[in-house]
Amino acid sequence: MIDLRRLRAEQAYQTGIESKGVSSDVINRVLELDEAHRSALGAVEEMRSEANAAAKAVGKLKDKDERDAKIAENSVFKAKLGEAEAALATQQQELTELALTMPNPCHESVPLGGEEDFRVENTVGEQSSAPAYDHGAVGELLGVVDTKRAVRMSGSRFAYVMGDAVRLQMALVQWTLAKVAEHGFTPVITPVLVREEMMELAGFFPTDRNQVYEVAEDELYLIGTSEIALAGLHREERIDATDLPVRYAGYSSCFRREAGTYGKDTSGLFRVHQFDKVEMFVYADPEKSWEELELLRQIEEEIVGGLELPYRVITVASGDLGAAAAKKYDLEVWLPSEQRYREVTSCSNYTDFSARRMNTKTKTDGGNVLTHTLNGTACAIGRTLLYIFENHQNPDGSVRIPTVLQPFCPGLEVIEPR
RNA sequence: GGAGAGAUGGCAGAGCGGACGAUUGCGUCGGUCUUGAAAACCGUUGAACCUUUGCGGGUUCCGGGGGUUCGAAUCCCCCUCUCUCCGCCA
Repeated sequence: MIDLRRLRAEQAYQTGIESKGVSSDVINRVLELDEAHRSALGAVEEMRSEANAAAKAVGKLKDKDERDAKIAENSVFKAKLGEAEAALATQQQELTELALTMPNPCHESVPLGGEEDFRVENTVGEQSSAPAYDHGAVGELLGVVDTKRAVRMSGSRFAYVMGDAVRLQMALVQWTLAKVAEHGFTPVITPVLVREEMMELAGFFPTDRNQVYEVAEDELYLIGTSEIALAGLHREERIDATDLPVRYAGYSSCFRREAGTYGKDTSGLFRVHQFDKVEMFVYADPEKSWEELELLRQIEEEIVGGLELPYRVITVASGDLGAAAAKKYDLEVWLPSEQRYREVTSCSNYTDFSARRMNTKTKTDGGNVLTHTLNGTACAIGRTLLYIFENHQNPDGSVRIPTVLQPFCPGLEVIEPR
């Protein structure tokens, strides 16, 4: 939800929304509705004030006739008030509905344009040539990823992860949690089933409803990311400014229907319905959220770089940002089999957009202000596994375990073909 | 799955048609006292929105929605949620 006061007062705020592809006509319509609503609100409040005073007066009248006369008079006025209130409610609803479609304005540093107009921030590591086995084939060769039998069990886009890959996964999780702990993140295991209300408040419903698994009988929904559960953690709360930033690292399984992706990334672990992820979530002082975004990016680079994966960082262009993000970095790892960079993690600053819906505020000396929220992937486990499978693959198909992970899986240095 | 209880300000907990934005306690903040602190005592303390240069003024909010009434925290209806007991269970 955007800030209507800022919309009417700050040109830059409007410009930031237009950069995301909203026409100025729509914005002007919002401003018109807002103007009309506020003036009607003033009128109604004045009438209420009169009605309140009149009702109080009745209580003070002792004389029965006087009392009855006053009551009759009040009921006439009350009918008029009722009409005015109904009109106001309609107007309010129209305004809110349109305002809800407005995206969070993008930050001035975001490049303008669509999907192809990202800005490359930096590139690290070598773009190696295609390996002997792509990530799907190598999983099979090593006997650590079984998608064929998973189909029989659960359908396409599911996988059995087995053997040394499980040890590798656990090592990845442990190392990632240790890494983010260095930066003050508290690990959290979140619920994976949440109420519909949380999906709405977190901004996933109604837009992404078809991407979410529903447990119909209990009206619960499987989360696609622990961001949902972490965003709701301090709902309706007031956090003291001196306690900020509050940093969480959520570890959970994530569930996505991947509707509309038929035929894309069908092999291996790249795009599956269920995967595990460590997700960073920060509640930040509004004054300092941009520093936090840089911290998230730094951590993500430390993690991907620490795993010795070649990557680049891009700033996503305005038109390709979701509704909530004011700015977003994507980390893309070189996928040798496809000879291109593909997304592994990302981080965004939602500024106050999500907090407004969640009603999460910060107590400051100057009163309560909306908290800023940010999120970023620390490690998408499945996807990271496959980048390791390709980038650390030897000519015979065996896969070297990144050095930093070896202390977390003692004795496992290479996964050999079976 | 069965039975019952409840939802009020930061927390606890009164109020059960007009003097209630709400008694009281704790907590908060300020003061007196003290070398300092504690204790004690005195005072202070909800939020959102509209309006105003400011002082201020107004509206709304007692889980949510609807209803009765001139007037609702209080009466009626619906919904949601929470807790307790029994049963089952990693």
